[in-house]
Amino acid sequence: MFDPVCPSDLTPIRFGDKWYGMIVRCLEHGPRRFSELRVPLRGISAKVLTRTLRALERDGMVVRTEHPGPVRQVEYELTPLGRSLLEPIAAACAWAEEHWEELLDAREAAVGPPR
Amino acid sequence: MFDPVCPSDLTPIRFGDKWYGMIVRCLEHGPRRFSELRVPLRGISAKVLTRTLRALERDGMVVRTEHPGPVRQVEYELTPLGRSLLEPIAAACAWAEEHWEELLDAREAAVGPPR
DNA sequence: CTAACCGGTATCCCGGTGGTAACCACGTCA
DNA sequence: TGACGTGGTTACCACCGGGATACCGGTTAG
Repeated sequence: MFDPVCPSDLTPIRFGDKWYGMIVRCLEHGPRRFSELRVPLRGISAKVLTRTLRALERDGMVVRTEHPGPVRQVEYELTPLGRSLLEPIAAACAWAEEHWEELLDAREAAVGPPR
Repeated sequence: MFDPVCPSDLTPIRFGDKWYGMIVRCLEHGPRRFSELRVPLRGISAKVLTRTLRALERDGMVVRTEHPGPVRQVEYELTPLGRSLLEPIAAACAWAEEHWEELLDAREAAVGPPR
């Protein structure tokens, strides 16, 4: 259990870095361009976005398509594998929607009172 | 979307640090003692385990009970809130069991070939 | 000509995460 | 009188994730 060489080590519950899962969500409804991704992902830097997209590509989650033409246009799209990630992500989002207030309450209660 | 002050920022898909979710899983089947947790969590250091348990406590996921008696005994147990985390964690684990080989294949294919 | 947009890359720097090791109080056992 | 187990704490350190900033080649708009 939780052996370093065990798949379960991949799961509870971090997929990739801070933005990995968010980018997958942003691609849920079809391909997006580089600069289109920067809008919903407020505050992400170009460097980190590039790095994370490369990681998603390497992991087979996303395909990168450079459309030929006078003006540069690059699109990122989910693969079936990437699309399959939407399911656990949705579960995590559902949890957060339902419970994050409890969590914040607990945190708030934890800082104030004595101990 | 993905506003820093938005709950969705909490979710896709990182809960806490590297061990946060794993510890929750370890507590799934009832309370566990400090040293009992170190067994399944191969390689976790006492420092990190302590720190993560404190975080879980602060977040209302876990309660810490120090049982009085001659020999020191401390137990950690999931709260209902902590127990609710099992659901998205299970979804993530199910995903990993089903797809991690695809992911590893993609990674392997990504390192070798030209680019 | 100049400015702006696209899709990045390069560099610096800071803080957090996580590992190692030493140490600790307390109690038990040989 | 030690050695050992339990449940930690502390100091030190390396790595890396991520933010800020500057820059880049190519293209297009004013």
